[in-house]
This record gives sequence, C-alpha cells and structure tokens, in this order.
Amino acid sequence: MGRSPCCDKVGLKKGPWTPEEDQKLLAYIEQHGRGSWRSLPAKAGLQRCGKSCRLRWTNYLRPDIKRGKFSLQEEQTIIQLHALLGNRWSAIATHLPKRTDNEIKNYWNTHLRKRLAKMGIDPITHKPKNDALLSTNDAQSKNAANLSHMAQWESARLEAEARLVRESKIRSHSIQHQQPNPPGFALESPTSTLTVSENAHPIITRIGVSPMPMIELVGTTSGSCETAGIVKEEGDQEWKELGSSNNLADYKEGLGSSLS
DNA sequence: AATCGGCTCAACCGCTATTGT
DNA sequence: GACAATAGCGGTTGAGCCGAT
Repeated sequence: MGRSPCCDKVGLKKGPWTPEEDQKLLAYIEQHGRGSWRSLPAKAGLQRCGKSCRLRWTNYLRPDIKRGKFSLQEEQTIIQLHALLGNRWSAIATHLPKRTDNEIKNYWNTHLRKRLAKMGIDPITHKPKNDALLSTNDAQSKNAANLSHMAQWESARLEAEARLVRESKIRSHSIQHQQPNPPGFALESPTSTLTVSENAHPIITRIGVSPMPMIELVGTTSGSCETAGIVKEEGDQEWKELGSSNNLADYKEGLGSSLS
C-alpha cells in the first residue's frame, strides 16, 4: 500500500483556509464536480494537497451540511448509535445525514462523553461505572445486554449492506445491458437503495423507535451474512421472526426501553 | 486590564481499505 | 498476484475564544 506524499510536498500550504481558497474550491467543484482530489488543487489553482481539499469540502463547504448546535434528538441519536457502533463516526454520521463525522466526533469528545461520565456512565461501554449497581439492577443489566445484541446486529447489517452494494453494482451493470425490467426488487432506505435479486430472500429489519431514526438491518438468506431475525417486509403490518437467534425475543422486547 | 486555564473545533497525521495497472 | 495510487477513517493537535481570577 502506497502512502500519499500529501502536504509534505514543498510549497503546499497548511493550516486554516482563507475565504479566497474556499471560493476557489467551491467554484471548481460547482463547475467540474468532485472528480479526483489528487489533481483538483492544481486545476483549481490551490496550493493545497488533495487530502486537505477533500477534508475542507466534506467537513465545511459541502452545501448539505447542517451547522450549529446539536438538537436533543441528535444528541440522543449519537449516544444510542455510539453504544451500538463505538467510535465508528462515519457509520454514525450516515444516520445523521446533515452532520459530518468530524463534527459528530468533536461533539462526542467535547460534550457527550463528559456528560455521560458525569452521569456515572462509562462512555466506552455505555454501562454504569459501578458494577455493583449493575448486578442489583435487572433493568440496567438487561439494557446493557440488549445494547450488546444490537451491536452484533448492526455489525451484521453493515457487512450485509456492504456486500449488497457490491453485488448490486455488479448486477446493475448486467441488468442495464440485459434486463430492462429485472426480477427481484429494490429496497429503499434513508441512505441508499439496495437491489435484491429474486433468488435471495430479503431480511429487512427496521428499528424505528422514536426519537431514534429508522435503522434497517438488511440481509439476504443467499449470502454468507445471514442476519435472520425480526422481519417486517414491505406492506406487512406485523413484525415476523425469522432465524434462530436465542436473543431475538429479548432484543425485540428491549428495544422500547433501550431506545425510547 | 492582564493573565491564566479550560474548551471548542477545524485541520492535520498516520493508518487501512479500495481501486487501478 | 504484486504493487502503486487514491480515498476514507479515526485519533490527535493547536490556534483562538471565553470566562474566571
């Protein structure tokens, strides 16, 4: 794996961006799109490395960024997702579409982590720091167990989603050329559309306990990552259980208490 | 008014993952 | 398959701000 020489190159500027630099970067991207970050600085007339340009764009200049104070709902979402995902800021950011991973990371480190610590909650494990309390408190114990189950589920979801995206890329290429109306169907999610082939039984789990934004566990029985579990397919009114996880009932039952 | 210390957040650094040749 | 180039991620840093003294 090669390492990009980046800003070590002589003559490249570092440090805070000036309004003129921002303007140049914005103007270039508006006109030409993102393209290759490597070649962008020279084309845009910037004395910056591509990495610096990318960071400036994704964390500050992008037009779809919401800036300013985090709402209570956003805070709760971050805490809940951090309990599920740990320090996977980019994954957390996908559930807060207008916030950047850097902003969420900063907010966690400067506000939320300290607040949890003050409340006597370990910001890493999201468990009460006092283990004695835990052992005498069934609800807390159950909640911690549920979070652990949820973490496993979310990991499985991420794997499945990555795989499906890869598959759908390959499939969409062949579909474009061979099948105007392909069998199978598309799954719409807040962040992406996934195409599932007809021979793959879909597993779509939507966890949407207010104010938690909707999270979907998506998998297929045809893949290596069989995330069978609670299923609610398009049009269904009721949750259905698939698979054999012993923890499903606890997990499902715990959703209300741990997420609401 | 000056100084100090804590806080915030934009930006950088070093690394891994992915993609291309 | 090996290697290089590039993109992206998470941890860390440091300049600037602000309140306390």
